[in-house]
Amino acid sequence: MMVEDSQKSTTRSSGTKARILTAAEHLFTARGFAGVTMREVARRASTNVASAHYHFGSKEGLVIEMLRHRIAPINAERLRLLKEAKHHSGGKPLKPFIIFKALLLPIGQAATGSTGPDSRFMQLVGRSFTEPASFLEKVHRRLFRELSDIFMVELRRSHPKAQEEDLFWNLHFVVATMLGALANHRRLVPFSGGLCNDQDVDEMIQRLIVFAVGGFTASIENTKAKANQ
Amino acid sequence: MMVEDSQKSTTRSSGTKARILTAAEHLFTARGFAGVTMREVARRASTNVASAHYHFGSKEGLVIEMLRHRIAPINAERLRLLKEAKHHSGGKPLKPFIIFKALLLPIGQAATGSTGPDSRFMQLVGRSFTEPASFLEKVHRRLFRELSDIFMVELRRSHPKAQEEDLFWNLHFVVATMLGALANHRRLVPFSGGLCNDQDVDEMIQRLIVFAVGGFTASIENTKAKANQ
DNA sequence: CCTTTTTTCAAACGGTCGTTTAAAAAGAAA
DNA sequence: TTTCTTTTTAAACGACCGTTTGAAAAAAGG
Repeated sequence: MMVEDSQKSTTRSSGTKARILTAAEHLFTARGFAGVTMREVARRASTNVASAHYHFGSKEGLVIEMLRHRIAPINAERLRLLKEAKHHSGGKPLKPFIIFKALLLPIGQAATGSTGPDSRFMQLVGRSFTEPASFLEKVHRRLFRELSDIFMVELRRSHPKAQEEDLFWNLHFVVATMLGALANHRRLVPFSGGLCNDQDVDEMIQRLIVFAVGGFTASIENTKAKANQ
Repeated sequence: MMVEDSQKSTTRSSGTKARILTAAEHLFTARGFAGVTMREVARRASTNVASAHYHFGSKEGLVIEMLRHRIAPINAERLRLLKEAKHHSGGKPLKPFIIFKALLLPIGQAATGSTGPDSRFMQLVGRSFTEPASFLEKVHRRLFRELSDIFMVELRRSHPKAQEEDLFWNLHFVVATMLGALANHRRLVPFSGGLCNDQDVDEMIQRLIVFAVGGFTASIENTKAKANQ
C-alpha cells in the first residue's frame, strides 16, 4: 500500500516507475498537463493506469514528481556554481555576470542532458509557471524559495547601494526573461524566417546571460541615477 | 444558421454574445483554457452552452475571439505610437528606448482598461503563448506577424551595423521578458515578502522598458565588440 | 517449500466534457 | 397578422476523464 518514500529507496520494482516518469515528461512537454491523460502516459510506458496511480498516487503527484526530478539537479548545480565562484572571489562581492552565469548556465546542461538534446523540456518548466493549477505554486515555492533567497544575498552584496525593492524587481525580470525565452524558444525560428536556430541551446544561454546582465545593471543604474537627480 | 461574419455587423441579438465574451475572459484568466468548461462560461453569462456554440462555433472559436478582441486594440495602439514617434523624428532612426516604449506602454493601458484595473488579464496573454494548444499558434501568427515585422524594420534602421541574426535574438528576448514578466507578475509579491507591489501596472511597465532597453543594447554592443576583436 | 509483501493488471465506477438536436421564443419584414 | 430569419433553450449523445477495486502475478523473506 505504501506509495514509496521520496528517497530513491531500494525498490524491487522493475523500471516501471522510471518508465512512467519518462513517458510523462515527454507527453507533458508536448501537450501540457491538462492535455495529457493518465491512460496515455500509461500506454507510452507500456503499463496501465492503475500502476501509475500505485506509484504516484494521483495525476498531480505524477506532475509534481516529474518536475522535482528534473529541476532539483539544475538547482543543485546552480548552487554549486555559485559556491565555486564565491570560493574564487576571495571574499569580494561577485559581479552580476558571475551571478547570472551560475543561475543560467545549468539550464543548458539540463537541456542537453540524459535523454538527449531535448531543448523542449525547459518549455515545460516555463509552462509550469504560467499554468493556473494552484498545486504548482506550492511546488515552486518548495523548489525555488531557498534558491532565490541565496541568489538575492549575492545580489545585495554585489550592489550594496541599491534599494532592496529594485533588486527584487530586476531579479524578477531576469527570471521572467529566462522563463519566457525558454517557453517561447521554438517561436524564434519561424519568426526569424529560419535565420536563428533553436537547436543550439548553449548559444541561447550565452546570449541570454548577456541580455540579463545588461538589463539588470542598466535598470539598477537608471534607478540610482534618478534617485540622485 | 450563420455564425456571424467577423465584422461587428448589425446584429439583432441582445448582449448575449458580449456577455459570453466577458465571462470567458474572466474565467480563462483565472483558470486557463483547459481548466474552464463551456458550461461554466455559459452559466456566468446567464445563458446556456448551446448559445455559446451558436455564437462562437466551438470552444476554440471562443478562445480565439476572446484573445483577438483584447489583443487587436493593443497592437493598434502600438502601431499608432510607433507612427507618431516616426513623425516626430524627422526621418532619423528611432532610439531603442522610443521603439520599446511603443511596444510596451500599450500593455499598461490595456491592463487598466475598460473592465477596470484588471492586471491579471495579461497573465492570460502570457499564458496563451506557453499553452501547447496548436490552434493558438495560428492565432498568434495572425495577430503578431505584421506587428513584429514593422518593429523589426525600425530596429534595423536604429542599428544599421548590427547583424540581422542578433536583432532577431534580442527582440525575441525583449518579447520573452515582457511575456514572462506579465505571466509571472503575481509571484513578485510573495517573492519580495510584500515589498514589491503588483497592483501598480504602470510602475512595472516603466521598469520593464528600462530593463528591455538595457538588455537589448548591451547584447547588441557585446556582440559587436566580440566581432571587432 | 510456504508465507508475506510489493507490483501489475483488466475491468468497472461515477462524473464531466464538448458538441448536437430539435423545438420554442423573439424579432424583422411584409 | 402572417412569414421568414435569428436567437435561446432543455435535453440528450457519445466519448473520455481520474480514480478505485479486487484479484492475479512477481519478488522477497523464512
